[in-house]
Amino acid sequence: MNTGQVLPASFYERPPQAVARSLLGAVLVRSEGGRRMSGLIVEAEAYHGQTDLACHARHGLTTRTQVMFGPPGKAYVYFTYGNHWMLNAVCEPEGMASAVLVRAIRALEGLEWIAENRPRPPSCRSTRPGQELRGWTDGPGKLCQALKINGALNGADLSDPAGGLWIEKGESIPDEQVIIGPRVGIQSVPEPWLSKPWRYRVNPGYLAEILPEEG
DNA sequence: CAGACGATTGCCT
DNA sequence: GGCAATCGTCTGT
Repeated sequence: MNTGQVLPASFYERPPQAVARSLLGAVLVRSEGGRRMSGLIVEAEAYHGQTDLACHARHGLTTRTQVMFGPPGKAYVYFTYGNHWMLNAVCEPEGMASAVLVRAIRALEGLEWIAENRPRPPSCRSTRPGQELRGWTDGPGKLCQALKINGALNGADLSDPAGGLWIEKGESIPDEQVIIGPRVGIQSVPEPWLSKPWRYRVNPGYLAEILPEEG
């Protein structure tokens, strides 16, 4: 199995904001039965500990959040809205609960396998450069469906390919191509947490430049 | 144990 | 842009 440079657990042993920024351009990889599929991480959000009222850890250690309180570099996968799985990377040393939600990827390898898991929507038929894959894996629930990520992978070691889910070093995204803003989908959370600029994404125009077009 | 709500998505007007 | 789907998690009784 050809693997690039797998990001070590120490990569995640930092504040989630730094990890979220650094994960832009990295490659999320999934393997199963000898097959491999992957995508470039283009959007991520930081959730920072028990004081962050948008973070699941705000209620302390519970059955659901125990992985978040564990060592860094593990996958925190949870189920929500009755339909969707969400993938997070646990950050900071053991005992501190923080994580980075992977919100969107740009499919790279194993496009056929990904399509088996999640058919490409009509919006993918766009002929505009950089828009060919729009709507396919551009959401936290969508990318989990696309890469077959579910509760069975909760707690998986993202620094060990043996677990079937890991992250490799990828493109380096310059600061001027990173769009920073408030997190989404947390509208009932009070200030100042509601407005914390902890959402990071790659400028779509820049993405179209660095990745070969796909038709 | 009942009730509220959610780190979303897809379909409808 | 609005809104229903759908069920696990958490809170309060």
